[in-house]
Amino acid sequence: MQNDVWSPTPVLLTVDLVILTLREGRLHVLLVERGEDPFRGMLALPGGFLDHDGEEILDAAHRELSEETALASGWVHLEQLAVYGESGRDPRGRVVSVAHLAIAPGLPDPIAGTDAADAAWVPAEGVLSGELGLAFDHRRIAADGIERARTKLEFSSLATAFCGEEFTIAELQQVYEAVWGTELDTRNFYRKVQAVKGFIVPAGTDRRTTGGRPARLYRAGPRTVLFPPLIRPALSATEENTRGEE
Amino acid sequence: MQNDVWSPTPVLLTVDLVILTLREGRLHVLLVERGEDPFRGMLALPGGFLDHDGEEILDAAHRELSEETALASGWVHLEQLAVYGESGRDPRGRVVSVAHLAIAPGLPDPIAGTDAADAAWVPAEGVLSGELGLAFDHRRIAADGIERARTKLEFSSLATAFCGEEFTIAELQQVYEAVWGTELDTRNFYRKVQAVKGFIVPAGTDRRTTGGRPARLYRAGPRTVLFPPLIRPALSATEENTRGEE
DNA sequence: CTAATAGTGTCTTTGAGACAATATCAT
DNA sequence: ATGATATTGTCTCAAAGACACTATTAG
Repeated sequence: MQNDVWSPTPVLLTVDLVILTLREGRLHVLLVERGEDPFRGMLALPGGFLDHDGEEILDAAHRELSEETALASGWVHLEQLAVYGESGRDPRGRVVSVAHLAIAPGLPDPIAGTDAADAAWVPAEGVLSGELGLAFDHRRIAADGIERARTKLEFSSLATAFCGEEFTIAELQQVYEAVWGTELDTRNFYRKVQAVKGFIVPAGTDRRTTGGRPARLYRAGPRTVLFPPLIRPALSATEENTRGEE
Repeated sequence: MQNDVWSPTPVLLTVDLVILTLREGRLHVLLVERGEDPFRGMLALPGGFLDHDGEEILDAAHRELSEETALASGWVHLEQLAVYGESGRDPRGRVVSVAHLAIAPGLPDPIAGTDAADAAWVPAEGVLSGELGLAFDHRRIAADGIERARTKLEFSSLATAFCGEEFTIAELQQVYEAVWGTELDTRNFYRKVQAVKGFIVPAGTDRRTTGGRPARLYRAGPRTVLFPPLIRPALSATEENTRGEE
């Protein structure tokens, strides 16, 4: 392909972030209000072009993440999600976006990034339902990111990324319930979570009181792959074809 | 980010393909011998730059696929795998590759593509073990593609993409065994596969004889998501942390 | 004591894995 | 019948889901 007179078409690369966290027991996505054209004033995922020449994609994602959340990157889970490159997705021309998924524990209120007039945590359901208009194809990207998080909760220890360093089992359950949008039986959840070796390990015993018996604290264990997995209930039974991106 | 004098860095986009098929009961990957520099003469995944201006990424993947396999694209499963963009991965400069995973039923011997001096099916284990040197970071891409296929076999109906339109349960089992690299109990496999509603549906009854009782034929059913899933045995028990890309 | 939250136990059903037996073809 | 392959059963154990109970704190 790369022979003679013909030469390949360059494209512009952006990095977009689906940053998820839990606030008041509900799943939230970080959105920014665009301060520039196109889509000025509209809500969008945080992101931007690759910076200086030769910036690595993952570095750019980390940079955008800290610009927007002002958080120690080391504490945030960050992974590549997918590429969105359909021509027409960006009015400026051929702009290809490498979307990333970031998971963070209850974050402070966001700070306005360089690019964004304003930034805010928005409930995930509002994004999924489409009642909020998002710039570009960002609604689809957000939906893909949320779906990825839902699936990874089942088989990986991703849920602990939503928690602080130490957490109770009840808090962990809240993560599952919020991300999956279901209710889980507390008793069964206790049993299952503890049955997965290496998922969570005890960390100290008691903690700040909440009026009842103090909970035990745990922290993320060495295992990143859960076995047995924690299957989400919805699709087990009634649900027909859900899940699956492709 | 995209303000004032500063302007974003363009990159070159390529599409690379991990094309998998079954040959003689073993998993194979399609590799080409590069006819151009860099890495001239070395083995690599089929792929190339985006073609004419504004070619869609997915279209480019389809194009490369049919150039290399000469197969009706409609019959081949094709999905995006991941993006590989580390600077230094391509000596020509900043070249970002969107890797794709393709699954096809037993394919005819490959034809040489435009770009490739030669093309051949290579056993997957040879690629994974590293005994074959691959150009660029293609060994890692191939490994990621194979791992993706292994995982998707568990929860999706992807396995049927390795088979022809009609297939026997024994053939389907061969797919699982080859891709997972394990042996499965025929009796249990029968039971489990048939228990998944909508996975496979009966198609005709008998078939070409093989010396014993003729097998029933099936074709892919409407379900793309398997429930219950077909968990691969290895990681259930002894295996420690395997699986999981991130 | 009561209220409140944390954690354990039991029972039933479903699916996984090991393994035996039967069915249907060609010869 | 024999050899070969396909298909159906059976039995045991692990894990899911429903649900009742005990434990430990604050007041």
